[in-house]
Amino acid sequence: MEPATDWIDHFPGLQRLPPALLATLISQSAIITLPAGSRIYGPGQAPQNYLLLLDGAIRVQQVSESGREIVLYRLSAGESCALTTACLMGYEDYLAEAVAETTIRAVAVPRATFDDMIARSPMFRRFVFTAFSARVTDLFRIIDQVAFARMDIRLAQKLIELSHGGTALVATQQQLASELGTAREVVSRLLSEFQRRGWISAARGSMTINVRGALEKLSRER
Amino acid sequence: MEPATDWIDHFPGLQRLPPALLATLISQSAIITLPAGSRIYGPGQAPQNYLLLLDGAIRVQQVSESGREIVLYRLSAGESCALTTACLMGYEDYLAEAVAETTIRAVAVPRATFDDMIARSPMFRRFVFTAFSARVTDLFRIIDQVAFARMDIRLAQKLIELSHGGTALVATQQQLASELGTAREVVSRLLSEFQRRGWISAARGSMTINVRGALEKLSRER
DNA sequence: AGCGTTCAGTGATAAAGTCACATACGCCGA
DNA sequence: TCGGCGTATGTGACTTTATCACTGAACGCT
Repeated sequence: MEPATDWIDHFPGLQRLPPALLATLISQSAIITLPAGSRIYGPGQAPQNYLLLLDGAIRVQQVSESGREIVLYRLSAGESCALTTACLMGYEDYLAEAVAETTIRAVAVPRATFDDMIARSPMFRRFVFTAFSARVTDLFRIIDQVAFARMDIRLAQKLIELSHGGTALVATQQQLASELGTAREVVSRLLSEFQRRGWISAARGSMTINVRGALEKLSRER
Repeated sequence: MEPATDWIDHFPGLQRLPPALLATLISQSAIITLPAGSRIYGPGQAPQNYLLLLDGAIRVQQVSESGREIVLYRLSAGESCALTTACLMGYEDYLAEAVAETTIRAVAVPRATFDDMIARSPMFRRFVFTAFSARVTDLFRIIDQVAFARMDIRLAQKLIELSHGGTALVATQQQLASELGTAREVVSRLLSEFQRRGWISAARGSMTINVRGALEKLSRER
Protein backbone atom coordinates (compact mmCIF):
# COMPACT_ATOMS: atom_id res chain seq x y z
CA MET A 1 0.00 0.00 0.00
CA GLU A 2 1.12 3.47 -0.85
CA PRO A 3 1.46 5.53 2.34
CA ALA A 4 0.03 9.01 2.29
CA THR A 5 2.71 11.66 2.56
CA ASP A 6 0.94 14.97 2.78
CA TRP A 7 -0.03 14.68 6.45
CA ILE A 8 3.30 16.10 7.45
CA ASP A 9 1.94 19.52 6.51
CA HIS A 10 -0.14 19.43 9.67
CA PHE A 11 2.97 19.56 11.84
CA PRO A 12 5.07 22.67 11.39
CA GLY A 13 7.60 21.28 13.84
CA LEU A 14 8.28 18.34 11.57
CA GLN A 15 8.12 19.86 8.12
CA ARG A 16 11.79 20.52 7.76
CA LEU A 17 12.98 17.11 8.79
CA PRO A 18 15.77 15.85 6.52
CA PRO A 19 14.25 13.95 3.58
CA ALA A 20 15.70 10.61 4.62
CA LEU A 21 14.14 10.80 8.05
CA LEU A 22 10.89 12.04 6.67
CA ALA A 23 10.80 9.05 4.38
CA THR A 24 11.39 6.67 7.26
CA LEU A 25 8.72 8.29 9.38
CA ILE A 26 6.19 8.25 6.60
CA SER A 27 6.86 4.74 5.42
CA GLN A 28 6.75 3.23 8.89
CA SER A 29 3.61 4.95 10.08
CA ALA A 30 0.00 4.21 9.41
CA ILE A 31 -2.90 6.61 9.23
CA ILE A 32 -5.75 5.48 11.40
CA THR A 33 -9.31 6.69 11.79
CA LEU A 34 -11.40 6.26 14.92
CA PRO A 35 -15.05 7.13 15.44
CA ALA A 36 -16.22 9.71 17.96
CA GLY A 37 -16.46 8.29 21.43
CA SER A 38 -13.82 5.61 21.07
CA ARG A 39 -11.48 5.11 23.93
CA ILE A 40 -7.94 5.55 22.70
CA TYR A 41 -6.09 4.67 25.88
CA GLY A 42 -7.31 3.79 29.31
CA PRO A 43 -6.12 2.58 32.67
CA GLY A 44 -4.22 -0.63 32.16
CA GLN A 45 -4.06 -0.20 28.40
CA ALA A 46 -0.47 0.61 27.64
CA PRO A 47 -0.34 2.59 24.42
CA GLN A 48 1.51 0.98 21.55
CA ASN A 49 1.88 3.94 19.24
CA TYR A 50 2.84 7.56 19.26
CA LEU A 51 -0.13 9.42 17.83
CA LEU A 52 0.05 12.57 15.76
CA LEU A 53 -3.42 14.02 15.45
CA LEU A 54 -4.47 15.09 11.97
CA ASP A 55 -8.13 15.85 12.48
CA GLY A 56 -10.59 15.90 15.32
CA ALA A 57 -10.10 16.29 19.04
CA ILE A 58 -9.04 14.03 21.87
CA ARG A 59 -10.02 14.55 25.48
CA VAL A 60 -7.82 13.19 28.24
CA GLN A 61 -9.60 12.76 31.54
CA GLN A 62 -9.47 10.99 34.82
CA VAL A 63 -12.34 9.00 36.26
CA SER A 64 -12.62 8.45 40.00
CA GLU A 65 -13.79 5.26 41.58
CA SER A 66 -17.02 6.98 42.56
CA GLY A 67 -17.63 7.83 38.91
CA ARG A 68 -16.78 11.49 39.03
CA GLU A 69 -14.63 12.74 36.17
CA ILE A 70 -12.22 15.56 35.49
CA VAL A 71 -10.88 16.68 32.14
CA LEU A 72 -7.10 17.08 32.17
CA TYR A 73 -6.50 18.50 28.72
CA ARG A 74 -7.49 18.30 25.09
CA LEU A 75 -5.53 17.63 21.94
CA SER A 76 -6.48 18.96 18.56
CA ALA A 77 -5.17 18.72 15.02
CA GLY A 78 -1.42 19.30 14.82
CA GLU A 79 -0.75 18.06 18.35
CA SER A 80 0.59 14.77 19.62
CA CYS A 81 -0.11 12.41 22.48
CA ALA A 82 2.95 13.38 24.39
CA LEU A 83 2.30 12.09 27.88
CA THR A 84 0.94 8.91 26.53
CA THR A 85 4.22 8.47 24.84
CA ALA A 86 6.12 8.93 28.06
CA CYS A 87 4.13 6.12 29.53
CA LEU A 88 4.73 4.12 26.39
CA MET A 89 8.46 4.58 26.67
CA GLY A 90 8.56 4.20 30.40
CA TYR A 91 6.38 1.15 30.60
CA GLU A 92 4.12 2.73 33.19
CA ASP A 93 0.46 2.07 33.04
CA TYR A 94 -1.69 4.93 32.05
CA LEU A 95 -3.90 6.15 34.87
CA ALA A 96 -5.98 8.54 32.83
CA GLU A 97 -8.03 7.77 29.77
CA ALA A 98 -8.11 9.35 26.33
CA VAL A 99 -11.35 9.56 24.41
CA ALA A 100 -12.04 10.70 20.87
CA GLU A 101 -14.41 13.65 21.08
CA THR A 102 -15.04 13.64 17.35
CA THR A 103 -14.09 11.29 14.59
CA ILE A 104 -10.36 11.47 14.54
CA ARG A 105 -7.67 10.84 11.98
CA ALA A 106 -4.16 10.31 13.29
CA VAL A 107 -0.74 9.10 12.29
CA ALA A 108 0.30 6.12 14.38
CA VAL A 109 4.05 5.91 14.77
CA PRO A 110 5.16 2.52 16.09
CA ARG A 111 7.25 2.42 19.21
CA ALA A 112 10.39 1.32 17.43
CA THR A 113 10.10 4.02 14.80
CA PHE A 114 9.50 6.60 17.47
CA ASP A 115 12.62 5.54 19.30
CA ASP A 116 14.59 5.58 16.08
CA MET A 117 13.42 9.07 15.20
CA ILE A 118 14.26 10.33 18.67
CA ALA A 119 17.77 9.00 18.20
CA ARG A 120 18.30 10.40 14.76
CA SER A 121 16.69 13.82 14.71
CA PRO A 122 17.27 16.79 16.99
CA MET A 123 14.24 18.39 15.40
CA PHE A 124 12.06 15.43 16.21
CA ARG A 125 13.33 15.46 19.79
CA ARG A 126 12.53 19.09 20.06
CA PHE A 127 9.07 18.50 18.70
CA VAL A 128 8.36 15.70 21.18
CA PHE A 129 9.77 17.46 24.24
CA THR A 130 7.95 20.66 23.43
CA ALA A 131 4.68 18.76 23.32
CA PHE A 132 5.58 17.05 26.60
CA SER A 133 6.26 20.19 28.40
CA ALA A 134 3.06 21.83 27.19
CA ARG A 135 1.05 18.94 28.65
CA VAL A 136 2.94 18.89 31.90
CA THR A 137 2.27 22.58 32.22
CA ASP A 138 -1.41 21.83 31.70
CA LEU A 139 -1.30 19.34 34.53
CA PHE A 140 0.38 21.80 36.85
CA ARG A 141 -2.31 24.31 36.04
CA ILE A 142 -5.08 21.80 36.73
CA ILE A 143 -3.62 20.96 40.11
CA ASP A 144 -3.42 24.62 40.96
CA GLN A 145 -7.02 25.17 39.95
CA VAL A 146 -8.44 22.13 41.68
CA ALA A 147 -6.52 22.70 44.88
CA PHE A 148 -6.86 26.44 45.21
CA ALA A 149 -9.47 28.05 42.98
CA ARG A 150 -13.10 28.73 43.80
CA MET A 151 -15.63 26.84 41.79
CA ASP A 152 -17.57 29.85 40.51
CA ILE A 153 -14.35 31.23 39.06
CA ARG A 154 -13.45 27.94 37.46
CA LEU A 155 -16.92 27.59 35.98
CA ALA A 156 -16.77 31.08 34.53
CA GLN A 157 -13.43 30.26 32.94
CA LYS A 158 -14.77 27.05 31.52
CA LEU A 159 -17.84 28.74 30.04
CA ILE A 160 -15.62 31.25 28.31
CA GLU A 161 -13.28 28.55 27.09
CA LEU A 162 -16.06 26.36 25.74
CA SER A 163 -17.85 29.23 24.03
CA HIS A 164 -14.84 29.71 21.73
CA GLY A 165 -15.41 33.43 21.60
CA GLY A 166 -19.03 33.05 20.54
CA THR A 167 -22.15 33.50 22.55
CA ALA A 168 -23.71 30.04 22.31
CA LEU A 169 -22.52 27.07 24.28
CA VAL A 170 -23.68 23.47 24.03
CA ALA A 171 -23.14 21.45 27.19
CA THR A 172 -25.17 19.73 29.86
CA GLN A 173 -24.57 20.48 33.51
CA GLN A 174 -23.14 16.99 33.88
CA GLN A 175 -20.61 17.70 31.14
CA LEU A 176 -19.56 20.94 32.79
CA ALA A 177 -19.24 19.15 36.12
CA SER A 178 -17.00 16.53 34.49
CA GLU A 179 -14.84 19.24 32.98
CA LEU A 180 -14.25 20.71 36.42
CA GLY A 181 -14.18 17.57 38.49
CA THR A 182 -17.14 18.59 40.61
CA ALA A 183 -20.73 17.43 41.13
CA ARG A 184 -23.56 18.35 38.83
CA GLU A 185 -25.58 19.91 41.67
CA VAL A 186 -22.81 22.39 42.25
CA VAL A 187 -22.87 23.43 38.61
CA SER A 188 -26.63 23.68 38.75
CA ARG A 189 -26.51 26.10 41.69
CA LEU A 190 -23.73 28.22 40.24
CA LEU A 191 -25.46 28.47 36.88
CA SER A 192 -28.68 29.53 38.64
CA GLU A 193 -26.73 32.30 40.28
CA PHE A 194 -25.14 33.41 36.99
CA GLN A 195 -28.58 33.36 35.44
CA ARG A 196 -30.11 35.31 38.33
CA ARG A 197 -27.53 37.99 37.68
CA GLY A 198 -28.44 37.98 34.01
CA TRP A 199 -25.00 36.87 32.86
CA ILE A 200 -26.30 33.83 30.99
CA SER A 201 -29.53 32.19 29.90
CA ALA A 202 -29.72 28.45 30.23
CA ALA A 203 -31.76 25.88 28.37
CA ARG A 204 -31.73 22.12 28.42
CA GLY A 205 -28.30 21.07 27.18
CA SER A 206 -27.16 24.50 26.13
CA MET A 207 -26.82 28.08 27.24
CA THR A 208 -26.18 31.57 25.98
CA ILE A 209 -23.70 34.05 27.28
CA ASN A 210 -25.34 37.43 27.70
CA VAL A 211 -22.71 39.41 29.55
CA ARG A 212 -19.33 37.97 28.67
CA GLY A 213 -17.58 40.79 30.44
CA ALA A 214 -18.99 39.77 33.82
CA LEU A 215 -17.81 36.19 33.36
CA GLU A 216 -14.40 37.40 32.27
CA LYS A 217 -14.12 39.67 35.27
CA LEU A 218 -15.03 36.82 37.60
CA SER A 219 -12.65 34.46 35.87
CA ARG A 220 -9.77 36.83 36.49
CA GLU A 221 -10.39 36.80 40.25
CA ARG A 222 -8.89 34.35 42.67
CA MET B 1 40.08 19.11 37.29
CA GLU B 2 39.62 15.39 37.49
CA PRO B 3 35.92 14.56 37.36
CA ALA B 4 34.65 12.01 39.84
CA THR B 5 33.54 8.82 38.17
CA ASP B 6 32.04 6.66 40.85
CA TRP B 7 28.72 8.47 41.04
CA ILE B 8 27.40 6.33 38.24
CA ASP B 9 26.98 3.53 40.78
CA HIS B 10 23.98 5.39 42.16
CA PHE B 11 22.05 4.84 38.95
CA PRO B 12 21.41 1.22 38.08
CA GLY B 13 19.73 2.30 34.87
CA LEU B 14 22.94 3.88 33.66
CA GLN B 15 25.61 1.50 34.86
CA ARG B 16 25.83 -0.52 31.73
CA LEU B 17 26.16 2.37 29.34
CA PRO B 18 28.82 1.70 26.71
CA PRO B 19 32.20 2.96 27.98
CA ALA B 20 32.52 5.68 25.37
CA LEU B 21 29.18 7.19 26.31
CA LEU B 22 29.88 6.87 29.97
CA ALA B 23 33.13 8.73 29.46
CA THR B 24 31.32 11.54 27.66
CA LEU B 25 28.65 11.78 30.32
CA ILE B 26 31.17 11.86 33.13
CA SER B 27 33.57 14.27 31.55
CA GLN B 28 30.87 16.75 30.55
CA SER B 29 29.02 16.79 33.85
CA ALA B 30 29.76 18.54 37.09
CA ILE B 31 28.94 17.46 40.58
CA ILE B 32 27.22 20.18 42.51
CA THR B 33 26.28 20.57 46.15
CA LEU B 34 23.44 22.73 47.41
CA PRO B 35 22.46 23.47 51.00
CA ALA B 36 19.15 22.47 52.52
CA GLY B 37 16.42 24.93 51.68
CA SER B 38 17.84 26.19 48.42
CA ARG B 39 15.45 26.69 45.58
CA ILE B 40 16.59 24.60 42.66
CA TYR B 41 14.04 25.71 40.11
CA GLY B 42 11.13 28.05 40.38
CA PRO B 43 8.47 29.76 38.29
CA GLY B 44 10.18 31.69 35.58
CA GLN B 45 13.54 30.04 36.18
CA ALA B 46 14.09 27.74 33.23
CA PRO B 47 16.39 24.94 34.30
CA GLN B 48 19.73 24.74 32.55
CA ASN B 49 20.82 21.27 33.58
CA TYR B 50 19.52 17.77 33.86
CA LEU B 51 20.04 16.78 37.48
CA LEU B 52 20.82 13.28 38.70
CA LEU B 53 20.43 13.20 42.45
CA LEU B 54 23.25 11.51 44.37
CA ASP B 55 22.33 12.37 47.94
CA GLY B 56 19.58 14.17 49.76
CA ALA B 57 16.00 14.85 48.82
CA ILE B 58 14.23 17.35 46.61
CA ARG B 59 10.64 18.43 47.07
CA VAL B 60 8.65 19.71 44.12
CA GLN B 61 5.66 21.81 45.07
CA GLN B 62 3.25 24.36 43.83
CA VAL B 63 2.52 27.63 45.60
CA SER B 64 -0.77 29.40 45.03
CA GLU B 65 -1.15 33.13 44.80
CA SER B 66 -2.81 33.13 48.21
CA GLY B 67 0.25 31.42 49.66
CA ARG B 68 -1.14 27.96 50.07
CA GLU B 69 1.15 25.17 48.96
CA ILE B 70 0.87 21.62 47.76
CA VAL B 71 3.63 19.06 47.44
CA LEU B 72 3.63 17.34 44.06
CA TYR B 73 6.34 14.74 44.52
CA ARG B 74 9.75 14.12 46.01
CA LEU B 75 13.00 12.94 44.50
CA SER B 76 15.61 11.03 46.41
CA ALA B 77 19.05 9.60 45.69
CA GLY B 78 19.18 7.67 42.44
CA GLU B 79 16.38 9.64 40.82
CA SER B 80 16.44 12.42 38.26
CA CYS B 81 14.60 15.67 37.64
CA ALA B 82 12.59 14.33 34.79
CA LEU B 83 9.80 16.83 34.42
CA THR B 84 12.18 19.66 34.84
CA THR B 85 14.04 18.24 31.93
CA ALA B 86 10.99 18.24 29.75
CA CYS B 87 10.56 21.88 30.47
CA LEU B 88 14.23 22.36 29.78
CA MET B 89 13.92 20.72 26.40
CA GLY B 90 10.60 22.24 25.56
CA TYR B 91 11.46 25.76 26.60
CA GLU B 92 8.37 26.06 28.75
CA ASP B 93 8.57 27.93 31.95
CA TYR B 94 8.39 25.89 35.08
CA LEU B 95 5.23 26.58 37.05
CA ALA B 96 6.16 24.58 40.11
CA GLU B 97 9.21 25.00 42.28
CA ALA B 98 11.82 22.52 43.44
CA VAL B 99 13.40 22.92 46.86
CA ALA B 100 16.25 21.02 48.47
CA GLU B 101 14.88 19.39 51.61
CA THR B 102 18.33 18.43 52.81
CA THR B 103 21.80 19.23 51.63
CA ILE B 104 21.92 17.68 48.21
CA ARG B 105 24.64 16.42 45.94
CA ALA B 106 23.77 16.01 42.30
CA VAL B 107 25.27 15.49 38.89
CA ALA B 108 24.46 18.38 36.60
CA VAL B 109 24.30 17.31 32.97
CA PRO B 110 24.36 20.29 30.61
CA ARG B 111 21.60 20.62 28.12
CA ALA B 112 23.77 19.85 25.13
CA THR B 113 25.24 16.76 26.73
CA PHE B 114 21.79 15.59 27.68
CA ASP B 115 20.59 15.97 24.12
CA ASP B 116 23.64 14.16 22.84
CA MET B 117 23.15 11.25 25.22
CA ILE B 118 19.50 10.99 24.28
CA ALA B 119 20.55 10.71 20.66
CA ARG B 120 23.27 8.16 21.20
CA SER B 121 22.00 5.76 23.81
CA PRO B 122 18.82 3.71 23.86
CA MET B 123 19.60 2.90 27.47
CA PHE B 124 19.83 6.54 28.41
CA ARG B 125 16.57 7.24 26.63
CA ARG B 126 14.95 4.45 28.50
CA PHE B 127 16.29 5.80 31.79
CA VAL B 128 14.97 9.29 31.12
CA PHE B 129 11.57 8.23 29.85
CA THR B 130 11.05 5.84 32.73
CA ALA B 131 11.75 8.61 35.22
CA PHE B 132 9.48 10.87 33.26
CA SER B 133 6.57 8.53 33.28
CA ALA B 134 6.91 7.85 36.99
CA ARG B 135 6.56 11.58 37.67
CA VAL B 136 3.63 12.00 35.34
CA THR B 137 1.94 9.13 37.10
CA ASP B 138 2.54 10.95 40.39
CA LEU B 139 0.84 14.02 38.99
CA PHE B 140 -2.17 12.02 37.81
CA ARG B 141 -2.43 10.54 41.28
CA ILE B 142 -2.27 13.96 42.93
CA ILE B 143 -5.04 15.27 40.72
CA ASP B 144 -7.17 12.28 41.58
CA GLN B 145 -6.58 12.77 45.30
CA VAL B 146 -7.13 16.51 45.34
CA ALA B 147 -10.24 16.37 43.21
CA PHE B 148 -11.93 13.33 44.66
CA ALA B 149 -10.53 12.12 47.99
CA ARG B 150 -11.69 13.09 51.46
CA MET B 151 -9.22 15.02 53.54
CA ASP B 152 -9.20 12.68 56.55
CA ILE B 153 -8.20 9.83 54.24
CA ARG B 154 -5.48 11.88 52.60
CA LEU B 155 -4.13 12.98 55.96
CA ALA B 156 -4.02 9.41 57.23
CA GLN B 157 -2.10 8.40 54.10
CA LYS B 158 0.32 11.24 54.57
CA LEU B 159 0.96 10.42 58.22
CA ILE B 160 1.78 6.86 57.28
CA GLU B 161 3.99 7.99 54.41
CA LEU B 162 5.91 10.48 56.52
CA SER B 163 6.39 8.08 59.41
CA HIS B 164 8.52 5.84 57.16
CA GLY B 165 7.28 2.75 58.92
CA GLY B 166 8.22 4.07 62.35
CA THR B 167 6.04 5.47 65.07
CA ALA B 168 7.45 8.98 65.43
CA LEU B 169 6.73 11.79 63.02
CA VAL B 170 8.18 15.27 62.98
CA ALA B 171 6.00 17.84 61.25
CA THR B 172 4.01 20.91 62.12
CA GLN B 173 0.37 21.21 61.19
CA GLN B 174 1.33 23.85 58.67
CA GLN B 175 3.75 21.44 57.00
CA LEU B 176 1.11 18.74 56.81
CA ALA B 177 -1.33 21.25 55.35
CA SER B 178 1.23 22.21 52.69
CA GLU B 179 1.77 18.56 51.83
CA LEU B 180 -1.93 18.16 51.19
CA GLY B 181 -2.75 21.55 49.73
CA THR B 182 -5.24 22.41 52.45
CA ALA B 183 -5.47 24.89 55.31
CA ARG B 184 -3.80 24.39 58.66
CA GLU B 185 -7.09 24.66 60.54
CA VAL B 186 -8.40 21.67 58.65
CA VAL B 187 -5.38 19.63 59.68
CA SER B 188 -5.76 20.82 63.25
CA ARG B 189 -9.33 19.59 63.44
CA LEU B 190 -8.63 16.27 61.78
CA LEU B 191 -5.66 15.61 64.05
CA SER B 192 -7.84 16.41 67.08
CA GLU B 193 -10.26 13.79 65.91
CA PHE B 194 -7.50 11.21 65.35
CA GLN B 195 -6.21 12.02 68.80
CA ARG B 196 -9.67 11.78 70.36
CA ARG B 197 -9.89 8.29 68.93
CA GLY B 198 -6.52 7.45 70.42
CA TRP B 199 -4.88 6.82 67.06
CA ILE B 200 -2.12 9.36 67.58
CA SER B 201 -0.67 11.63 70.25
CA ALA B 202 0.36 15.07 69.17
CA ALA B 203 2.92 17.48 70.55
CA ARG B 204 4.22 20.78 69.30
CA GLY B 205 5.88 20.07 65.98
CA SER B 206 5.70 16.31 66.20
CA MET B 207 3.40 13.41 66.85
CA THR B 208 3.37 9.71 67.60
CA ILE B 209 1.36 7.04 65.87
CA ASN B 210 -0.30 4.81 68.43
CA VAL B 211 -2.61 2.72 66.30
CA ARG B 212 -1.12 2.47 62.85
CA GLY B 213 -3.72 -0.10 61.83
CA ALA B 214 -6.55 2.39 62.22
CA LEU B 215 -4.80 4.95 60.04
CA GLU B 216 -4.06 2.31 57.45
CA LYS B 217 -7.66 1.16 57.41
CA LEU B 218 -8.87 4.73 56.94
CA SER B 219 -6.30 5.39 54.24
CA ARG B 220 -7.60 2.48 52.22
CA GLU B 221 -11.12 3.93 52.16
CA ARG B 222 -12.46 6.30 49.60
C1' DA C 1 -50.71 10.82 23.34
C1' DG C 2 -48.22 7.88 26.29
C1' DC C 3 -43.78 6.40 27.98
C1' DG C 4 -39.12 5.93 29.13
C1' DT C 5 -34.88 8.44 29.38
C1' DT C 6 -32.09 12.20 30.17
C1' DC C 7 -31.64 16.79 32.32
C1' DA C 8 -32.26 20.10 35.72
C1' DG C 9 -33.78 22.00 40.42
C1' DT C 10 -33.79 21.70 45.42
C1' DG C 11 -33.77 20.72 50.53
C1' DA C 12 -31.06 18.75 54.15
C1' DT C 13 -26.81 17.68 55.88
C1' DA C 14 -21.77 16.83 56.03
C1' DA C 15 -17.12 18.13 54.80
C1' DA C 16 -13.79 21.59 53.82
C1' DG C 17 -12.10 26.31 53.53
C1' DT C 18 -11.79 31.15 55.44
C1' DC C 19 -11.32 34.63 58.84
C1' DA C 20 -10.30 36.32 63.17
C1' DC C 21 -8.70 35.57 67.30
C1' DA C 22 -7.17 33.27 71.75
C1' DT C 23 -3.78 30.29 73.90
C1' DA C 24 0.15 27.73 74.59
C1' DC C 25 4.89 26.36 74.17
C1' DG C 26 9.93 26.92 73.78
C1' DC C 27 13.73 29.66 73.82
C1' DC C 28 16.79 33.42 74.61
C1' DG C 29 18.57 37.19 76.91
C1' DA C 30 18.39 40.26 81.04
C1' DT D 1 14.53 32.73 86.80
C1' DC D 2 11.49 35.65 84.72
C1' DG D 3 9.73 38.14 80.94
C1' DG D 4 9.11 38.68 76.28
C1' DC D 5 8.73 37.05 71.63
C1' DG D 6 8.14 34.20 67.78
C1' DT D 7 6.10 30.14 66.33
C1' DA D 8 2.61 26.59 66.81
C1' DT D 9 -1.89 25.22 67.92
C1' DG D 10 -7.06 25.50 69.21
C1' DT D 11 -11.55 27.24 68.22
C1' DG D 12 -15.89 29.80 67.04
C1' DA D 13 -18.53 31.66 63.29
C1' DC D 14 -19.46 31.63 58.75
C1' DT D 15 -19.04 30.48 53.64
C1' DT D 16 -18.34 27.30 50.04
C1' DT D 17 -18.42 22.80 48.20
C1' DA D 18 -19.88 17.94 48.27
C1' DT D 19 -23.23 14.34 49.02
C1' DC D 20 -27.73 12.18 49.19
C1' DA D 21 -32.25 11.70 48.03
C1' DC D 22 -35.64 13.14 45.65
C1' DT D 23 -38.96 15.84 42.30
C1' DG D 24 -40.36 17.45 38.15
C1' DA D 25 -39.58 19.05 33.38
C1' DA D 26 -38.17 18.34 28.57
C1' DC D 27 -37.27 15.41 24.79
C1' DG D 28 -37.37 11.52 21.59
C1' DC D 29 -40.01 7.49 20.27
C1' DT D 30 -43.60 4.64 18.87
